[in-house]
Amino acid sequence: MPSTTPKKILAANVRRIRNSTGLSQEALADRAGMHRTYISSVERAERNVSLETLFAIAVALGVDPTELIAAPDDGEV
Amino acid sequence: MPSTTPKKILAANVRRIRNSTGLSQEALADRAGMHRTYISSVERAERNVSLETLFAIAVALGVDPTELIAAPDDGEV
DNA sequence: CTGTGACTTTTAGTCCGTT
DNA sequence: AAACGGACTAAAAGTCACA
Repeated sequence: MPSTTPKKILAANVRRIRNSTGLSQEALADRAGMHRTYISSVERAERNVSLETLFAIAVALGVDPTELIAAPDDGEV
Repeated sequence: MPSTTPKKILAANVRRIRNSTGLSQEALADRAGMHRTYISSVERAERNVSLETLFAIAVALGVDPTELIAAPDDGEV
């Protein structure tokens, strides 16, 4: 059982989804109306983002906000 | 049609779930390690809570964090 | 028990860089 | 393209008195 913190869950989800879309951190930041360094920081699990920011990132990634905080599905057959 | 903001979604979900558990704002605040007035403020959609706070409230309510930001299900059967 | 405005402290989020 | 640091500003956390 991993010491899975909210920040780590978000970080992993953002990075995974962003990579799957082929966007760079810069491009994502731009879409979400944020700074490049901030997205970088979020993906390193250093940031405790606000609700509005969470939704903004979700929109920029084209996913539902709930996907960003969904716990990693360990046993997905 | 709804000008459904993240704050409103959270507010509605917290209040609905809290009421369904029979907890008072005070009791919930206590469980979540927060102040009574803070929960009140969240339920009035005045607060743009952080990720950690979101998770803390979810734990206190005994639900998954994703439930707190799930959009209201309009056409539920 | 809950709403509300005012308030101080802490942190989210920006922007300048270098590696 | 991305990690990382410092300094800064905007906003969230957290509390209180009173309705």
